[in-house]
Amino acid sequence: MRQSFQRETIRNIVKSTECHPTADLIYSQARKVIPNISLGTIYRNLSHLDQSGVIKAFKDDSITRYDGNTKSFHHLKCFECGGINDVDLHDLNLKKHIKSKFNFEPIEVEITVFGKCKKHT
Amino acid sequence: MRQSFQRETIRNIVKSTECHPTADLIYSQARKVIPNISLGTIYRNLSHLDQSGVIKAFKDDSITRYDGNTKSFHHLKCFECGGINDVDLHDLNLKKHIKSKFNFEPIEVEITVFGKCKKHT
DNA sequence: TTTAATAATAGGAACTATTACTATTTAAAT
DNA sequence: ATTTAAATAGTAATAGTTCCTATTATTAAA
Repeated sequence: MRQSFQRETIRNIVKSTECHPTADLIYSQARKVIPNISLGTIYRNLSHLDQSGVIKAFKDDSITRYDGNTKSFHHLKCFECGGINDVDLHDLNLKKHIKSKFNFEPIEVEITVFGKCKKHT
Repeated sequence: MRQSFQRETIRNIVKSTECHPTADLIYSQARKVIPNISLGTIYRNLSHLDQSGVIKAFKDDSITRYDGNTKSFHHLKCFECGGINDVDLHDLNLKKHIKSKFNFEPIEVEITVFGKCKKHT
C-alpha cells in the first residue's frame, strides 16, 4: 500500500476523536485541509484503514461509523442523545456458552446496549 | 388500524418462515398472491407490523430483515453461509454489570455473534 | 536522476435500500 | 347507501455508498 497525504489526513481525523464520525463528517473535516478531496477518496481510504486494522468500522442504524479505538468492541448507545460509548464487556463466557449450547463456533461478538447515559437519567 | 388483504398476506409470509426475509424477498413472495402489490405497501406494512410488535425488524449489515419470532432477541450469524439463527442469551447479568460499572441505564441489549455454524466446522 | 509501472486521486455517474408523494380505491362506521 | 379516512399502486425522490475513468503522484528500477 502506497502512502498518500489524503490517507494520512483521514487516518488522523478518525484517530483523534472519540465521537465515531461518519464518512460525511470526516469528509467535511478533511476538506478543511484538502479542499478538493473527493468523497470517493474518503470511502476508499476508510475501507482500506478498516481492512488493515488501523481503524474499525461499524454500523449505527443504517449509517457506517468509524472508530479510531480498535480495542473496544462493544457499544453503549443512548436513546436520548444518540451518543455512543466504547466499552469492553469481555465476552469470553458468552463465547463458551454459545459454543457448548448452540454448536456454533463464535469468532466475534458484537454487543450494543441501548438505554440512557448518565446525562439523561 | 384497518385490515387489508395486503397486510395479512405480508404478515403470513413473515410469520411462516424462520429465514429472516428482506423486504425484497417478501415482495416477491407477496406478488405470487397479489401480482400488482407495490413495494411501498410492503415497506409500510412491515413497519406497521414491527411497530405494533407483531414482527421484529433488525439490521443485517445495511439491509433490514424481518423476524416473525418476537421472543428471541439475539442472533448467531454464520460467516460462511450468511445464515442467521435466533437465540436467547438471557442478558440479565449483562444489564446489571453495565448499570453498575458504566453508570448507564440499559433498556435493550442487542447481541450478534459472528462465526461458523455447525454445517461449516 | 530519469523512466516505467501502477496505486491513488478527483469528479461524477450509478446503484440500492428505503421513504415520500399523489390520485385512486376500499374498509367499515354511521 | 353514504361518508370518511385509512390503505393502496405506481412513481419520484432521497441517502449512503460504490463504481468508473481520465489524470496525477508515489515508488522501484534502470
